Amino acid sequence: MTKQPFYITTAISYVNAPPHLGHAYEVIGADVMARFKRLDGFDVYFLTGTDEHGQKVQKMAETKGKSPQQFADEIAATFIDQTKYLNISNDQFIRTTQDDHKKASQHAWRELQSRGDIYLNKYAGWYSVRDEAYYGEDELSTREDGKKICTATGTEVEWIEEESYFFKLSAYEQKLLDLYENHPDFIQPAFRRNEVVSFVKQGLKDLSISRTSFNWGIPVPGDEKHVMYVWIDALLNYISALGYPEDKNGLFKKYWPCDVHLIGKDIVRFHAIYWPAILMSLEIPLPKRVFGHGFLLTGGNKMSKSLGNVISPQNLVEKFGADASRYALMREVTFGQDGDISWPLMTARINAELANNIGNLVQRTLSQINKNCDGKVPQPGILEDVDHALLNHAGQEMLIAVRGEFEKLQFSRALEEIVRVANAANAYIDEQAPWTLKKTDTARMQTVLYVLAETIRNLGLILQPFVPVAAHRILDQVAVPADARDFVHIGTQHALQAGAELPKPEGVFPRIVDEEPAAQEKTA
RNA sequence: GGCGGGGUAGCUCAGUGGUAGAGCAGAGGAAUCAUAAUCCUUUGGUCGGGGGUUCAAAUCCCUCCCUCGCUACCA
Repeated sequence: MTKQPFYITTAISYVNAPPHLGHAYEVIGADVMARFKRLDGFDVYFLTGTDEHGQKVQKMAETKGKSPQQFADEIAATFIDQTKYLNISNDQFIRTTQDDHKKASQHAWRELQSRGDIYLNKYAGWYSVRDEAYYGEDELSTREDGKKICTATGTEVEWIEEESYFFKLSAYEQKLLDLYENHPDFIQPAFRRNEVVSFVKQGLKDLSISRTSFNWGIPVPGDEKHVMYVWIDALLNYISALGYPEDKNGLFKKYWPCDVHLIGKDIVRFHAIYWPAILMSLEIPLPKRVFGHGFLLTGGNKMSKSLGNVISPQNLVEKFGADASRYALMREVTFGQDGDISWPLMTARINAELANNIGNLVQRTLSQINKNCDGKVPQPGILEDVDHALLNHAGQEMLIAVRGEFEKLQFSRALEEIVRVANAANAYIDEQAPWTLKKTDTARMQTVLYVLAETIRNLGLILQPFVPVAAHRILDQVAVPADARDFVHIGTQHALQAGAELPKPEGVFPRIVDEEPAAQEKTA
């Protein structure tokens, strides 16, 4: 039986600055999803990468006295590095300065042109030289001296007309509305969909898709004083990475259309309007889903350098390690909504759930097996109702519940289901009190410890997407072979064999102990 | 301004007509296998304000207040 393909992407990160926690959050979310799907029997392709063209990068490079490519190389390296220390399982890391991507983009451009969807015209508007940006009338005000200024930045604006190629976005208005109508799940969460629909209903203007005021970009084929607007170039990464247009390796045929574009809420419009319109023009099937996640906040504020409340991905991993960092971010925030993050909140969550609940469950169970069962998987007797109840909960019940949450990308809910099982197991161990049975009924003690070991095996399996390293250590400790670790092995059909040798147990989720409480208050 | 979300226990949130819920935090107790971890019990809310419909409203209607998002060419 061939596996069903599953293609997931993150947004490609803009290389004007190294990764911040928002980048980490997004790529972790995508990684958790990718790992889950792989373990659940899908043939997964997971893409992330960097977006390297555009005026901002050119400008940043100039201020650093570097060539744009050199600058992009340096920043891209920090994003690639991030995939390592966060333990991200991406299948490819695309960079938009790659040759094949440039060629693919130019090919797409010609295709759009051949369908009559690109035309040359002038882009005109109020431009601030200082801000290097156009502003709409509503963003402007008039100064005492009569000059027009941008209200937000206070800089003077002048009327500028610039030659530009346009994409006939307006032609796709109705098709897009039909898309949202016929595929209500195309944009998620649902409230984002409503925003997009109302935006499109206001009417779409054609999109200016080339620039002449700078040159760090992909040259427009046949008119090289223009470079492609960076978003056109950027969006095309999702297909160029798969080998569009030649598709030499067959990736495009196999994995397109994309199952999930995971992106930030700030770029929903590009992915839910421009991107499908471009694909419609190219006559390429549309992605199945665009999911816009929320932002991480601290104390209700955006993280910013000026507020001094920035938590960097490196800081996070240094303090908690990759596993616990991934857990904290996925658990603490409802995916799709903004969420509050802080050192104390994350520490509390990690200690309460990973260390105290799950970690301690594993430790207390395995150390009893180690001491009282000769270090082997104990031999169960006849199972009682309570035993079946726990095993069912930790088996199919949990898998079905967790899978349901993953379908909705509700990672924090999925973890809630998992923690619930560990909770039930802790209640079970207290109620059954194997340490008492040791003196009164060793056969029953063995049964109880067996049921717990089985529960731990299931927990280890289901935790793999979130905390890959620790989950593997848990599975090692209950001697689960490497080829018995995907989700078909969850449940009683693949239960542990009594008598199997177990290694000496070691803690997998250490408690976070703050040596400097003062450091907490700083960000609390 | 327009459109759309929210406002429920200290915190994060669930709950769309029928006696207010969960997790965490707080309090008390039990246990001692375990990472001083665990388990049980429990305090706590006039469900943003006001008005209305109804036998009955967090839940429906009106109104007001507060808050957040979207309202195109930086990405």
